[in-house]
Amino acid sequence: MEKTFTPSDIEQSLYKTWEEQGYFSPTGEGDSYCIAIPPPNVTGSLHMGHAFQQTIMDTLIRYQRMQGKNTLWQTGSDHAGIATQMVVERKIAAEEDKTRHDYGRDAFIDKVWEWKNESGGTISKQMRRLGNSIDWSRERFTMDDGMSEAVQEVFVRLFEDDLIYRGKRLVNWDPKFHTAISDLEVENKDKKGHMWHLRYPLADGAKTAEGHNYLVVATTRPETMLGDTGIAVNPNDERYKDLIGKHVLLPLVNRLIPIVGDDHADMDKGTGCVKITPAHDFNDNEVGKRHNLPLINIFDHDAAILTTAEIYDTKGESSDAYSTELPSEFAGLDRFVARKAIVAKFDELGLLVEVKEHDLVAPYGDRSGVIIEPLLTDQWYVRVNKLAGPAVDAVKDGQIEFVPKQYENLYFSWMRDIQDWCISRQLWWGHRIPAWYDQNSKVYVGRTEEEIRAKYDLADDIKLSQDDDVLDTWFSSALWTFSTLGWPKQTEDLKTFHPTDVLVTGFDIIFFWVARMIMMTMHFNKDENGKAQIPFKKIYMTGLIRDENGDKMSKSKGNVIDPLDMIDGISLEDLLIKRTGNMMQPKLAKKITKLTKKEFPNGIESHGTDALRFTLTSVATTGRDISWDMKRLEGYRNFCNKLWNASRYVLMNTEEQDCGRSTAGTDITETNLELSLADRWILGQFQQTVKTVHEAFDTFRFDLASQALYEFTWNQFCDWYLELTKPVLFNGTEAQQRGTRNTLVTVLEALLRLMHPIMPFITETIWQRVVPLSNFAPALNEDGSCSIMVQEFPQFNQALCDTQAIDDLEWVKQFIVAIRNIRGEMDISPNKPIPVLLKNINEQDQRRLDNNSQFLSALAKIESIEILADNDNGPASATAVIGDLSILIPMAGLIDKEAEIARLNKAIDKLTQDAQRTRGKLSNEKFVSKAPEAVINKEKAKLVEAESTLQKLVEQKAQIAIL
RNA sequence: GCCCGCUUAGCUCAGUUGGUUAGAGUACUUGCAUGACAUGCAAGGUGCCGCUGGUUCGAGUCCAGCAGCGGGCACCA
Repeated sequence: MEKTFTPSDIEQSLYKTWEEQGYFSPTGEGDSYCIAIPPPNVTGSLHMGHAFQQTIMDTLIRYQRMQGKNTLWQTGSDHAGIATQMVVERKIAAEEDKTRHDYGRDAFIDKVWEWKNESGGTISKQMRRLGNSIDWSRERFTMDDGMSEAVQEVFVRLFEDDLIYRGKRLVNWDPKFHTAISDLEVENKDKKGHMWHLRYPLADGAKTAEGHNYLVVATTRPETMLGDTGIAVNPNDERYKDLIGKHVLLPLVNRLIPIVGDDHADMDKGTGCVKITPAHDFNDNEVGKRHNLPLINIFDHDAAILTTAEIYDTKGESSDAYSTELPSEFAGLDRFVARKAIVAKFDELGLLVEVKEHDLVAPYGDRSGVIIEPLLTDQWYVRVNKLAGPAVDAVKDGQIEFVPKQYENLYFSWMRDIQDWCISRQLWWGHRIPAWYDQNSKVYVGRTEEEIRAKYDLADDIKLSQDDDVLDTWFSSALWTFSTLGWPKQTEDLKTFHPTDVLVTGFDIIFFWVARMIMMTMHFNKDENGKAQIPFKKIYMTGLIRDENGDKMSKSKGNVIDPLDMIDGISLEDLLIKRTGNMMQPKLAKKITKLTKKEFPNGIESHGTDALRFTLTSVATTGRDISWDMKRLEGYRNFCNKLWNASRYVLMNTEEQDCGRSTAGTDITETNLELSLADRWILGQFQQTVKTVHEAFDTFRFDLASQALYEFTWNQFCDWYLELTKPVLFNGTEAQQRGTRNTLVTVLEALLRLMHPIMPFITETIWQRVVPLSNFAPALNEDGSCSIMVQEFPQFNQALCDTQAIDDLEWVKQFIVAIRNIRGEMDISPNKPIPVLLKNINEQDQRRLDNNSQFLSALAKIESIEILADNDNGPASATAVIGDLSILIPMAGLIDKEAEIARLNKAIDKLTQDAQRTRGKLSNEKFVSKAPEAVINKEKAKLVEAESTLQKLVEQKAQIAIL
C-alpha cells in the first residue's frame, strides 16, 4: 500500500466492477426497501445539493442492502419543459440561426430528443462518480413511453372524475415564454415603482360629496385602464357612497363604466377609488365577478396592446357589452411603452393628478425573469382541493412522517388554502394534452382519437384536432413513485416496491413536488382493501447547502460548486472558465472572477469521493441551512488518509503472519490465542460504535453516525488501540501476538463494513486485503470473488462488551495521560524515559498495574516503576492523582520547582472551585430533599473524590515549597 | 400582518427525557522525524450558551417577552 491514500487510483474501476457484477440490482430476496430519487432536471448538472441528497440516499440504500433487504434505488430524470425547450431553442438559434417555428413542431421535438440523447447523460455520469449504487437498468425519463402512458391515463381518469376542467380564467402569463405558469412558479419581488393618480370624469352630471365632477383613481398600472370596466368604492365611504350605481366616462376610450360598492376598496388606501380591470388583475377579477362586470382583454401574448379589445362576460363567453375599439395610437405598444404613452396622454388631457414614488411587489416568472402578466386564456386545471383532503390526513395520522417533524407545519399551511393547479403549458416539449376539439370547439378527452370517435360515436367526416398544449412538467413528476414501477399496469415491481420507503429531498420543493405526489399517488393507487396507498412512508428533508458566506449557491452569483471538482480538484483557471464561461449575463463575470479568486486562490485540491461523502453526511444535521466549509472537507480527507494508514499498519503486522484465523470447524481456543486487555477493550468499544451507528442511521442522524465512526476510528482505534498493540506485537508471546493480530483484523474488517455505506470506495479497497486474514466468512460470487457492499452489516453484540476491560483500560489511559501531561507541561522530551513512583496504591490499582506494566511503560515511556511504602513521601516530585493513587515523577534535574508549583496551583484552584460548588449544592436543604437520590449520590461521590485529590495535591505542593 | 426556524469557542457546527467541570472539527500556542500516518504525534488555552424575566433543588435544554438573522404565506389601487 502507498503511504498516502490516492482516491483517483481506485474509485472508477471499483464502480465499474460493482456495476458489472450487478450488485446494484434488487436481489429479489428479503423485505423490500425502495427509494425513488427526486428526478434531476435533464438540462442540469449535479450541484452540491444533489450530491448531498444522493449521498444520503446511497448511504441508506447501502445500509439496507447490507441489512439483507431487497433494495431498489429508482433513478431517472425529468424532461423540464420550459428549461429544455429553451436550451434547444438557444442552440438552434446559435448554430443555425433558426427558431423553433422554422422547424415546426414535430421536427423541433425530434431535435429536442436528439439533444437529450447527446447531453442528457451528464448527470448519470456524475452520479456514478459519487458512487451511487443505482440499478441503472431501470433508469426512467418522464417522457419515456411508459411514463407518457401513465400521464395520459391519469389525465383521462381525472377528467372523468371531474377533477380536471378547462376554463377561461386569469392565469400567470409569461410574456417571454408565451405560456401560462402555476402560482408556484411566480416569485414576488419588492420593487420601486410609481403610483399614478388619474382623473376619471363622472357621467350624467354626477358630483362627489365634495362637489367634484370627477373621481381620482390611484394605480400602479395605468396602461390597464384601457380594460377598465368599473370603479369600486367602499360602500361605507362617505365621500363616494352616494355615487354607487352612477357611472364614469373612461377617458381615451369613452367607455361608460359603473361605480360599484365593494369591500375590496379600502378607504385608507390611495384615493379610496379603485379602477377595476377584471381581465388584467386577480383582485379586480374577483370584484368583477361579484358585480357582473365584463372582462376586456387588451393585451396580446407578448403583453402588447391589441388593435381591438376582446370582450367577455363573467362566464367567459364573448360579449358585445362594449365596443371593441381601442385607441389606435397605442396599438402594438409593449405594456411598459404603453404605460408611458398613456400617462403622457392623461397629462396632455389634464387628467393626470399626480405621480408618487411607490414601493410595490411585482410578480416575476422564476425562469424567464420577466414580470408576469395576468392574462385571460383557456387553460386546464386540476381541482386540487378534492385531492388535498386525503393527502393531509395521511400526514396527520402518521402514515407519512416528515423528518424533521417541523416541516409538517409548512405542508399543512400550504395544503390548507390550496388553489386549483393550472396544468396546461403553451410549449411544444412535454406531454401533449389528450383532448381533442371538433369544429365547434367542443372538447373530447380520451387516450386516442380513435377511442374518442368510438366512445362518442363521431362520424368520420367530423374533423378532430388535438389540443396544442402540453402538461406542466410537475404533472408527470407527481406520478414518479408509481409510474416508474410500471403503473398503470399492476406490475410485480409495483407490488414489491410501492409504497416506497423514504423520500429524500430539499424542503424547497415540498409544494411543487412532495404535496402533489402524495395527492396523485393516493388517488390512483389503492391496496387490496381499497385503501389509498401513499407514495412513501418517510420524507427526509435535507438542509440547503450554501456557500462559505451563507449565500445560496446559484449560477448567476457564480458561487456554485461542482461536486466533481471537490472529488477530482480543479485549477483556478479552469474554475474561472467554468463559472464565467457561457454566462447569460456577461457583465457579472468580473465580480464572479474576483470572488472566485478570493475564495479559491489556488483552485481546489482533490479530495476523493469518500471524503466528500463523509463530509456531506457529517453536515446532515436537523438544521435548515448548511454553510459549506472547505476546512471540513479537508479534515475528512485527512480522516480517509488516517484510515488508510491505520490499515497499512494492520496489514503490515498481519499479512503473512499467524492471525489465529479459525479454519472451518475449529474454534479459537484460549490455548492458541490470548487476548490482551486492549484487545478486549477495543472489541467492546467497537460494539458501542456499532450500536450508535445503527441508531443514527435509523433516525436519519447521519451526522451522528459519521461522528461516531470518526471518533472510534481516530480517537480510540488509532490513538490508543494501535499504540497498545505495539508492545504486544514486538514483545509478546506467540499466543499474545496471535490474539492481538486476530483482534486487529477482526475490528478493522468489521469497522470497514460499518463505514461502507458512507465511504464505499476506500472501505472496499482495504476490505479486500483484510477479509482473507479475518474470521469473517464473506458471501462469495461463483468465481470466488466478493464485495464488501453485499456483506452483512455489523450487528451489536452485548456479549463482546467487557465492562471490566473497559474500566481497566480507562485507568491505563488515565495513567498514561497523567504522565504525558507532566511531560508536556514540564517540557520533558517525549524520548526521555523517566522513573515513576507510586503512592497509596490499592489492590485494584495494583492488579491493574501488574497486568499492564508493558502498556504503561511503552506508551508513557517509563524507565522504572517503584512503589513507595506507606510512610514514605518519596523525593521531591511532580504529581498527578488518579483516584487514591498518587503518581510521582522525581524532579531531580528534570523539573523546575516554580513550574511545578504553578502547575499544582492551577489544578488546586480548579478542584477547590469544583469542591466549593458541590459542597454548596449538598448543603442546600432543598437540593438534598428534592433531587433524586442518584443525583445526590453522584454529587457526594464527586465531593469525596475532589477533596481527596485536593488534599494530596496540597500536601505535595507543601513538600515542594519547603525545598 | 400571520406562521416557522435559527442565535453555543475566532470559524463551521453537535448538545437526547432538565442533572457532574458545555463538546467535536478547524484555527491557534508549545514540543516532537517515536517503527502506519507531518493529510502525522503529544500537550495546551479558548465560551455573559443572543438579551431580559419566569418555572425548578437545579436551565444551553422548559415557558414568556425582546432583539438580530433567515424562510414561508398573505396584502399592497
